[in-house]
Amino acid sequence: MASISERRPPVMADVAKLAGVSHQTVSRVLNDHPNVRSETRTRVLEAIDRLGYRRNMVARALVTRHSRTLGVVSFDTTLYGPASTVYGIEQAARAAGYFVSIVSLKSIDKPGVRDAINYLTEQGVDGIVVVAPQRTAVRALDDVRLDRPVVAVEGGQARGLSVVAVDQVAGARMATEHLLELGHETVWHVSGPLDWLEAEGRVQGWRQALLDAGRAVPEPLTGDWSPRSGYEAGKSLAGMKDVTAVFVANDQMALGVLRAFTEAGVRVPEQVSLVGFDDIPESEFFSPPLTTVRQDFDAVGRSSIAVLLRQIDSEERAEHEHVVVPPRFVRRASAMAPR
Amino acid sequence: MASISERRPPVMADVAKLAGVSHQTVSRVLNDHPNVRSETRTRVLEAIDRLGYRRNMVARALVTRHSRTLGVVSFDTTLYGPASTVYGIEQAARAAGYFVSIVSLKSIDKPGVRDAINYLTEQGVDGIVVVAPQRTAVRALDDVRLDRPVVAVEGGQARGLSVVAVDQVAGARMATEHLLELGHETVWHVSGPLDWLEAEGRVQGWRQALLDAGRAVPEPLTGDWSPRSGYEAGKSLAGMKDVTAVFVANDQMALGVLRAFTEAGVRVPEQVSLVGFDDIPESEFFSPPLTTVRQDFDAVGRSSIAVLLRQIDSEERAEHEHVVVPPRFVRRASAMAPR
DNA sequence: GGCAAGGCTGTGAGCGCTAACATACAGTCT
DNA sequence: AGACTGTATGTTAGCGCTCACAGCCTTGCC
Repeated sequence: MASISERRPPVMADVAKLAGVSHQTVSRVLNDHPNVRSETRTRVLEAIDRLGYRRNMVARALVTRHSRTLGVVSFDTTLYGPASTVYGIEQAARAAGYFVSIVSLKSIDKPGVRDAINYLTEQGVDGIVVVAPQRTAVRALDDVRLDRPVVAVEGGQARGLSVVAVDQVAGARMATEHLLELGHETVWHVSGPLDWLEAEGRVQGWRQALLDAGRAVPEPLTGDWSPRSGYEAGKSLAGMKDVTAVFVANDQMALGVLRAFTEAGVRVPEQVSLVGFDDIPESEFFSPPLTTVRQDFDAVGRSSIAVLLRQIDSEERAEHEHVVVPPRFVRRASAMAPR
Repeated sequence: MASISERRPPVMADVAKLAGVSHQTVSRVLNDHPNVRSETRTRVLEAIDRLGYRRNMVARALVTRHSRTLGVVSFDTTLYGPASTVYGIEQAARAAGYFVSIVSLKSIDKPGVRDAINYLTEQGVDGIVVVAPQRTAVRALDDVRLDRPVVAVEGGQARGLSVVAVDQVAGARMATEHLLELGHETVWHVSGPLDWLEAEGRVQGWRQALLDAGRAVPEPLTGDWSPRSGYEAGKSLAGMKDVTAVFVANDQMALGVLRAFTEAGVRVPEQVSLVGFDDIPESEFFSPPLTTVRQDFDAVGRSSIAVLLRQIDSEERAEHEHVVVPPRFVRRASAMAPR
């Protein structure tokens, strides 16, 4: 009666005994090995079902040396961008039969990134995606020993690593050029925190578009992505008389700017045109609906997993890949020709 | 020279040899066992450092039978609520020395939930948090064999499971009563999808507040949490003459309602007062800033991990706990007394 | 009839770690 | 001095699985 009080979950040997085969045959059934008689197979399957057997993936991982789990290191997954990216990564990974272990850092500093990667490595993940939007995060990767494939998302050129990123420069260009084409003399800019590569890319695209058109380049204002920081920037902007067009580095800040303008009695788009970045679900319902630049986070997630898996599957360190995901301009009602 | 071409990562035995001790002593050092001479300890530590040794947690998990990893099953982590909850869970878990493996479902159906839990179980997680905001998700838990501790977040009463949830009813009450106190005759409601427990709770709180005050209970409109669905509801509402106050079940829909009102020339709050739910970062910068009910997702995350760990640590199935997190009313400018 | 070829199944070893026990040596007590 | 404590170490046996190989049976072919 010992076996009854034993509440230990069944193992392969238990299934084998019940089915009257060896544990190895059970293993073969589980792994879809071809050389198993179909009668044997059903017998084993029945035994598995009867016992409620579940394979111990930990033991399996120990011998196969891979866990079919991918690690993700990210930063503040409360923000729309990171959250969407991580979601895209997770979906793509699962579609490929992988699971995802996530470490979401509060702030991106070297020790944080190092610890996260070390932890994931210890856990035996087969590869790691680092969502590294900040310069610091990229540099942190230099100091970490990377035993296994790593791809950086939004990471910029990092020490010969594979990188998947949205073309921020092109997106900012689109936004700025749209405003210029509408007839604005120049375009002001509210940027994100400058240690973010995305912020930098957008500043760069904005500046280039202005320079290419031979326009004056106003001093950009700097925010921190939050609506509040956009609001502060908007208050400054509202006080200036020659501002007719503003490109804001993300939609949340654009909302803040919008609010500040509304409070100051500046009408958008009649007096000032506004273009954002990201296309968050809310943007379409701002007043006025926000013209913006959409980032395809799904595509970013899919690409990063594709690159990572390619790297995992090729024994020898594969070529480092560089995937650029194009942004898409979304025209709505917050930008129009100046009066 | 074989050892040079051997690119196999070092194992405990390698460290042991280099330090001139047994692998067991290395293990003791790694596990902070007290009975190790400090001289020996430093020798081992040095060897670890020199070899770049990293403990294989998979092997460790195989023998200790726990992985220090927690599973999280969630639904569309792109939404602010789930994203924030998962973030809170992840932070709390890591603070407790646990890591988090996430499965983010596209849609919550029984097979999805079952597979997710089975997968996580196979992976050897020590416990699972299910963010189960939908009725379906809760019922799915009934059909799944649960070998290990599970806590449901936002889950309602589920088959003697531990549950952590924000008090939706109380929150909706606050919102409705505020509107009533301002002098509105009654309050209309735009609800979330009714198979969501949160939506149901908010309907219930709203209705109770109305009933308690002896007011008419208008037929609620139903949305799907998205700004667009709020916009549609808002268009209907804008066409009705006796609407002076609306409680919208989340802030995103409230934005849609706001947009519809603006388009229809209905002024908020002068003609119609609006109260939302969630307090997303954007709400403060809507025009007008949105009066809403704040959910403390951090607290939800912390509580669920606390409950889960308590369950894991107590050998015998512990009492099922029921934690209720109170919401907080946030008064801003979208609600005022009727003219 | 003999023998190779192939399908199906079983046996043994070992992945890298920890738990339990065994051992060695110090110091303490009677 | 001998027995006894306690500390510091080593030895052995698995955890549950897969891999490599060995074995047996069938089948086909000369």
